[in-house]
Amino acid sequence: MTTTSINIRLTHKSYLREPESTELGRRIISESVRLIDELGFEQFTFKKLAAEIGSTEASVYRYFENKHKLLVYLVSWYWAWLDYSVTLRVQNIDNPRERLIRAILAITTAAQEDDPTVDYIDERMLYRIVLAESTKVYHTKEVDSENQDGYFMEFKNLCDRMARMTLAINPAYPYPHALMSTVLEAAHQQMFFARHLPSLTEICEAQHLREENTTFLKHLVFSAIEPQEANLTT
Amino acid sequence: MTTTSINIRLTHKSYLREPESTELGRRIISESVRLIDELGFEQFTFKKLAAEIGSTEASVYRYFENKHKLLVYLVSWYWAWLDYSVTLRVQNIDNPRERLIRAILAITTAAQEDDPTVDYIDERMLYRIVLAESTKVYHTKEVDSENQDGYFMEFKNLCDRMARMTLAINPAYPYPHALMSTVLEAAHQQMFFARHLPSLTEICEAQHLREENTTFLKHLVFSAIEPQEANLTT
DNA sequence: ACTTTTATGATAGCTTTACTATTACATATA
DNA sequence: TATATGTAATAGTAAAGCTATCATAAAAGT
Repeated sequence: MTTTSINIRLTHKSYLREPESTELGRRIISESVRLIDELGFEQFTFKKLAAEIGSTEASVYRYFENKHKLLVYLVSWYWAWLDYSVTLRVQNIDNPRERLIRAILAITTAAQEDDPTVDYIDERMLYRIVLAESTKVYHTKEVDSENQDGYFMEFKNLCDRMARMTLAINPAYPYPHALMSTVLEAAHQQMFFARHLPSLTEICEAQHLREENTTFLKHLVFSAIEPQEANLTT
Repeated sequence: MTTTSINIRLTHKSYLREPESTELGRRIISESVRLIDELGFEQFTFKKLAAEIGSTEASVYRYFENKHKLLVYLVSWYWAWLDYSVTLRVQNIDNPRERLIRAILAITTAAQEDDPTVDYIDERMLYRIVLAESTKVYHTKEVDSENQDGYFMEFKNLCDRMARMTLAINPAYPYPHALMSTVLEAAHQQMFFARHLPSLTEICEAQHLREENTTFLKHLVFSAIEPQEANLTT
């Protein structure tokens, strides 16, 4: 049996002990994804998590200092994984417009693929967590010191990769990073709005949810960076 | 002495007792704005607030069920106030492009004006709270029931007002609400990124922060809705 | 003027969350 | 065999997040 073992590596240490390296660590990750998706981050506690995996609160604390750092780990893992997915989908493609189109498609659909990258992480559940909880990782009073510790590198890397793709199309566009941080956040927001606050968007749960989101974002990006030839069917 | 008494009215009841109607209620509002700005929402508690205003925890609980509902109140007040500011700035303007330009300018600069709309709310502090904490009001497990209770009406109203302005320019644009919810969120995100995660944006604290943000957003909006004639100096 | 309602304050208490210190146990190594 | 070393279980503590009760003062109704 040949399984391609892909290892998503994080550049920072939001954990105390590496969770991938032990059985308990992996169960902490997979069960916390399940529990946060089920309860929401506010109702999620290490006590409930420990009960779920048949371990103790103290043991969980050996892997993560607190639940905020666990969320940082999960969200960072997602961005690193998405960055990897984007890289895969654009490799061997030379046309800069085609590259950017594929990258946007990766962002809106990567989490819907059937076979998981690592067996103990359910990417669809993690995607739902990112939709609902990811902005909480940087909306804290500790944002500056956590930024210094490299906690947001994975998101910045992806943003920068996308920004460089836009510059390959139009080197004169003055706001590539601003555009791409906006698009990355909007890709998630619109999905969340479609589900919970539908009057904030035309993207609709009932019909072609992800396709509509992709079309909206592609149009937004391409009309911003190449105003002359933008159209809705690119 | 003639003071124009403007009353920002909320359409929902996130409070138990109306805070504007009593001295203690107004002190709860003004001091919670100060404290949340100082400590961040996570570190903010009703006990600390009560100590600050020389009252008791139990008294604060008579006005708001919990700190989350207080945040809903503050953020809703901000959106209602911004909606009002936008309305003021576009009144008597007939040209649809000029109207949208003024609306975007209102969103990026309204909180910087010197004279406050109501004397017990510091709009600049409240603006900083909205930058850092506003998405927490809807990123909860209770989002659907709170939506039913009308907790997000103020944001939806503003989003819809802006969407109608875009339709006045281009009735064929298919995503007016999606575009405007994206822009409203981006206007705040970019300011937050400029301060805390500067590698995610070209908008820079050092120089013409708000002007750059306005330019970025205007270009984004106008190139999306009128692709042919978009340019960076509109 | 007198009663009743309403608003606030003071005190106490309760449950849960978030986290830590200590000890026990198992395994690996010298 | 002795001794590190990693891992888990027990038992706590402090603070957060509420609630209940009673006293008192001001406001409102009759």
